[in-house]
Amino acid sequence: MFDPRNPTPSGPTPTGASQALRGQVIAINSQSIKIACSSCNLRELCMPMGLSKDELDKVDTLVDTRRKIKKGGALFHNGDKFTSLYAIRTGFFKTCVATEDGRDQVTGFQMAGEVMGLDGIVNDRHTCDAVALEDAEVCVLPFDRIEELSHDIPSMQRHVHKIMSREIVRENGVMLLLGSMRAEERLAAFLLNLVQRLHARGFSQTELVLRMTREEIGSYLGLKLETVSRAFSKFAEDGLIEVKQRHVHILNSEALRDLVNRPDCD
Amino acid sequence: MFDPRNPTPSGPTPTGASQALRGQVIAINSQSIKIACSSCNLRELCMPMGLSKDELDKVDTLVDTRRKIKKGGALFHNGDKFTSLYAIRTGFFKTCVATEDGRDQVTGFQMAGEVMGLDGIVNDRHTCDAVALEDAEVCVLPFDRIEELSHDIPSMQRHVHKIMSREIVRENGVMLLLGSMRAEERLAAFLLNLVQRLHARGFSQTELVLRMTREEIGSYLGLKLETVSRAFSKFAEDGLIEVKQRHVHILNSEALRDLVNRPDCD
DNA sequence: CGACACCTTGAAGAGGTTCAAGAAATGTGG
DNA sequence: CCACATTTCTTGAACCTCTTCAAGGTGTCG
Repeated sequence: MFDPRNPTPSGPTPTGASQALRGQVIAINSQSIKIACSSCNLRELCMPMGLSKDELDKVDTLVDTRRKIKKGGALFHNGDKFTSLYAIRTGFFKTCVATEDGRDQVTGFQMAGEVMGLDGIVNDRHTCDAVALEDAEVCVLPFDRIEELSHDIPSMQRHVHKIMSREIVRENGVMLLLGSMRAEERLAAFLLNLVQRLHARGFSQTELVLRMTREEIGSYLGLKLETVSRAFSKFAEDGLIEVKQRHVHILNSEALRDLVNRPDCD
Repeated sequence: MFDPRNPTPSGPTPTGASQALRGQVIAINSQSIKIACSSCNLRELCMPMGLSKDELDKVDTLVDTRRKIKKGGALFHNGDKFTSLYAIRTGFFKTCVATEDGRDQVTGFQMAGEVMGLDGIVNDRHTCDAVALEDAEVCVLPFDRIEELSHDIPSMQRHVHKIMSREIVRENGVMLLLGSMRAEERLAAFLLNLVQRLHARGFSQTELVLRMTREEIGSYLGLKLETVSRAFSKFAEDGLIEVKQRHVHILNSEALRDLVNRPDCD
């Protein structure tokens, strides 16, 4: 009933817009060969579009290293010197910030094609931890190289601005969620967001495998793990989803959407 | 006891680092003359530092218009076409996002020297409203001009990146607040943040005048206005602050800090 | 001066947390 | 491959914080 391999490309049926992503999957995953950005299957997510041949060649010099992170390992920690941004090739991350007294807050979950490390630019130090929730690989993008390329390629400059702006807008959305939604609305919004992003990467619109614990979901949503668990059970009871541990099958995404937008009606 | 004019430059005694800001105040406020960025008293907040004479001249071409916004008026709305960033010269703003069903969430309060509009870059449309909480004036920074200048002046490029990164880090902090703090901790953190930013602009470390309603504070902090009011009363009762409507006098900022960092102790 | 917006405070109620126990999955070492 | 330890998840019951509803007070502006 559930496919446990998501979000590897062998997961639920790729659909729609991202058919193009499928072709090269096997070649890329089979080895840790150097893949040029220009031929990377994630380039639509990381890179600006409509580059000339010349510009593509320049962009291909951007990534000179990859880094593999084991499940549970950190890509960077709060306080680490900032040198690079990181584009996720495979795997799944969380980012979290902490108070002095030890409480911490998951600020986001990142998947393939997304960029991490933007927090480090302002003070040359990272202000959050980035932790792999499954074995992962990232492209290391030295930030001074990014700035050089931004200088040479206008669409690259624009692209960098857009990535940062997108993160600001995303965080605005999380603030809205944390500041004004009930527990079940939050979870519904979270599931819809996850499945939408997975769908954009060629996965099912209705099935997903969570890579994080209830506690991590709770931290992200400003709830306790028990509350998250109860909300899952409630959704299942109401026939909106099927849940079995981390495997979620969305049966009625329309109802989930209604929950987010019209909280009063039950 | 309270000085109601804060945060105009005639408010509580300017101190410390920002003595330099005082000199030109009168000349600038007296008229709506064109002031070059290079001689603006807020340049340390908006502009990169260490520019050459040549670069300063270029930067001075960036701002070709100013805009005055009346109290209650909007600088831009959700859905508006994005063209420019805005640097606040005088006044005080809030930014807010809304759900489809009409609930809204204040995502930030902005004061002189801070930049608004970054949300619009990613989709060429603004995704929030920016509303003046008092009569205000902003410098209009056309974004294509910013990108040109970023191309010509490396430290400008870096500066733009830092401003966006700072906003991302700020929002991370708000997520931490919304996701893991109690009502009183949130209000304490809010007050400390406000007073710290005002202090950086030459105002008192202990006195401030709120420009927003309890409801707006509540929206920002994910609380109802009654809860905010009660928390103010509690602080006053405990001798941490004096409150009279929007005038706040901080009596024991150490205790406020402790509240934020060690929530259990009362 | 009167209308309106804003703020305070009380009392009742709801939603989420906390504490606790047990079940289900996962990982480890023999 | 199985037994055992550990982590993760679920569920119940009591509790607590914040919200909701309501009323009255204070300040502001035309």
